[in-house]
Amino acid sequence: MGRSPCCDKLGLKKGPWTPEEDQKLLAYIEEHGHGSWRSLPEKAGLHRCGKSCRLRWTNYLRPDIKRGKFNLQEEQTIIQLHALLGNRWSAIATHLPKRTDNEIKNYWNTHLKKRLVKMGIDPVTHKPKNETPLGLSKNAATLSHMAQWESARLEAEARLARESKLLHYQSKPSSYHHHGFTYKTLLTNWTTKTNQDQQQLESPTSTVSFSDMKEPSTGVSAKMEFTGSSTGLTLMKEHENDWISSTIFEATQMEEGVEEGFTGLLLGGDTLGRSFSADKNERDGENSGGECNNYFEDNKNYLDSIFNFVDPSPSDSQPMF
DNA sequence: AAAGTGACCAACCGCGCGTCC
DNA sequence: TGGACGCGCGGTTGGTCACTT
Repeated sequence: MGRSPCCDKLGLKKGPWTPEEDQKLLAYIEEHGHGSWRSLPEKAGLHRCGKSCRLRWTNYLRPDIKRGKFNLQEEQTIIQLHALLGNRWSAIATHLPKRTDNEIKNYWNTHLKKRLVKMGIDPVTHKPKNETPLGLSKNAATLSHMAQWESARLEAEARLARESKLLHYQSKPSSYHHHGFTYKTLLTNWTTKTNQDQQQLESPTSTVSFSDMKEPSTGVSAKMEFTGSSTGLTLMKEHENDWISSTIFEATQMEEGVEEGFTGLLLGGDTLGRSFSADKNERDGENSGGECNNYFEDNKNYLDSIFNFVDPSPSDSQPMF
């Protein structure tokens, strides 16, 4: 399948945009909308390819773009989401209103990545570059990384939960679909605690319980519980009155300081205290599913990634156990 | 003052995916 | 069914500016 040339066409301008070109593009889009990007340049009187116009609009001219320095909150969000999502800039950008993926990517590459490197952390894996810090065994180092990853994930999770208006209870039942399974929530219990909240050290903990999980080909129903903390991640499934536990990872040998919020560490110990919890009575009520229904809808990709982590072979649609 | 260097960031490039015909 | 097309994404490039030598 041949790809049609875009900017290679003769006579099409490349490089920096002039104020006149910006004005033409702005005026056209304000009046007609962008419509088809390919046909836009000719209609707008621009000697540019559609792709160049789209880029200029989405990254620079769009009226809902916030420019200028990133604040601490934005930095923290980027770091947390990068730990969670990797280089998925567009996904990260959806959680930073008015910032473009390009801007976030640039900011990461020029500022945040360097900060990680300075701290001796691999900016790609968020893993300490030295495989065996402080003389820990390789296994312990790996577990330490996992704990850091999970800690960052939990922080992001708490934030996402808040942003997803998790507290806005709704009466409709919640369900989540993944690899042919349907998960319905029975109970949710999201709590994230930081050292700042409490004098004594306490691992962040996050638990979600699912019920009415049904495997479509066999019709087998089961309950499932997914528990995460900074020291481990466990998946439990109830099948024919037996609870099957599956430890995704477990960290028993913790490097000192690992339980500190990962992003707090990165931001020089300025971890923002955050906690989220829902009242248990309300959680256990009939409408308990609704509170995380929004969460599921808003964070489907995130949940997909978790379940892919649990069950990394989507193609064969086999039961998890 | 000129050359060298590094930081920053707008813009480009190539690829993958979804849709249309 | 598969080629053409349109679009979005992530990686990379290159121009500009500030600072240093």
